[in-house]
Amino acid sequence: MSTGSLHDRLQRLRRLDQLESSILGQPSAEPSLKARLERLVEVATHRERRMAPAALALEELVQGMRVENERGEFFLTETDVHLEVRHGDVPLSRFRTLDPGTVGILTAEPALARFDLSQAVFLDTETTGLAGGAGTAAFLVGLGFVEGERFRVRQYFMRDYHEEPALLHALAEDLGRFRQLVTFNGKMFDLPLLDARYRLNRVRFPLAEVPHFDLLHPARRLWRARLESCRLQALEVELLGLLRVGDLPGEQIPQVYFDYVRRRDARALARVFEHNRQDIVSLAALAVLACQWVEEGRAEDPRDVYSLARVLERARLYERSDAEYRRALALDPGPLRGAALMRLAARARRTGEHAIAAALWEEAAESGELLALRELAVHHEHRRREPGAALEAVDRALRWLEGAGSEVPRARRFATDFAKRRSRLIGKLQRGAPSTSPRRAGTPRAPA
DNA sequence: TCCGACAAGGTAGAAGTGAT
DNA sequence: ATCACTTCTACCTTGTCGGA
Repeated sequence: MSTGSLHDRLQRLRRLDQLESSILGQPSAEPSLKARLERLVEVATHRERRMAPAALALEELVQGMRVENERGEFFLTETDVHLEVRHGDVPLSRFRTLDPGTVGILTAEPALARFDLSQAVFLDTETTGLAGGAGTAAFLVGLGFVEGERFRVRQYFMRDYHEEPALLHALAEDLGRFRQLVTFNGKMFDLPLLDARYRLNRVRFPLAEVPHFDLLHPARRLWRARLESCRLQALEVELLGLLRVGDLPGEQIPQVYFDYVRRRDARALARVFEHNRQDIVSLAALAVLACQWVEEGRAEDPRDVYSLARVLERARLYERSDAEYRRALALDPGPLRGAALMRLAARARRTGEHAIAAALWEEAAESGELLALRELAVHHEHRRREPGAALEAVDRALRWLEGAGSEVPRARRFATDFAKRRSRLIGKLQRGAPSTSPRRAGTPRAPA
């Protein structure tokens, strides 16, 4: 045995003495090393068990009840808030005074032309994953709806996989009361998933024919220009001014459920119920807010005003969209200035207001819109019959392209287009001035 | 008469984004 | 991994007009 290993052994014995002092109160007199170690492990394990809180049952943490039906049983919980309580700055009582046509404007879907949020059901599911397909189940389904003067959130929960048939059965009965549905990305996520679960349980999917307002896409149209993200919780922070404390990140939810099924400890699961409840209330508040933006023109940031104008234009509300584009311009929309001018000019051209369109293209060209110079060239050559003015616009574009170089997207294509236009115009000018009067507005083809 | 250019619409592909 | 929907871009279609 070397001096080194003796030294090591002494060190370990000293360390054992220290451990015994801290765990047992004093070093042991027991001569057997093995016995001393076993005693230490026993005491430490016992202490750990005593200090760790016992698993808490679901019923202790979430107010709810066991529900039984012909398919088995599941867990149901309900909470509610008064409609006058503001979520962020939005009172849910506003549901009742919204115009039923507003959702139709937000979505530009004729099927949603009459949509009453106060009669709709708001739905959000928590699932065992993101993958979809037969392997992913919705273990928690939350519904939100107006009942009297309150907004009620009802949550259907399966405590284990065998409770799914009972959950789906009760859920179908409840959903049958509603003629309209609101979700956030439900078209892509919640509905296909629930549809698959009903299919696997050989039950007709209760939401197959229900008019469905998926807020994700209108939200992107309204707010994407200003906000970096249009995830539900980003909208919650930016638009409702709410910040969740102690919220469970979505990606942890499946694991929390798997742990609950295995260990019956509901401590983390209670946070999933709260997460789901907040998602539903926020969804309702954001749906109201989106409608308010359309009805009241609430947008203030010029980027939002521009986005609102686009939503209105998409819904063919041209007078209002023109007014919002002009309001955006007055507020200085920065990089969106050129785009707003181009949109206004395109409208003016379609309504035959060619002088107004030309003035807008001129402004847009000054804001760096290369396409505005192309439109100006067309306008002067074909509408005004002034090839000289057209050539001027083309030369401006070519000079600009030369200066900006490859920074301009599609620079080569533009350069080719302008060069072709230029040689044609020079030919025209060499052959002499045009013979006829300016062209009338063409007869537009009837829409298909 | 033929062809190029345009208006206004349609279609298709690519890339990005949300949901757990 | 999934995919409905978005914007952007390119290209196609139909009809009209004017110049060669």
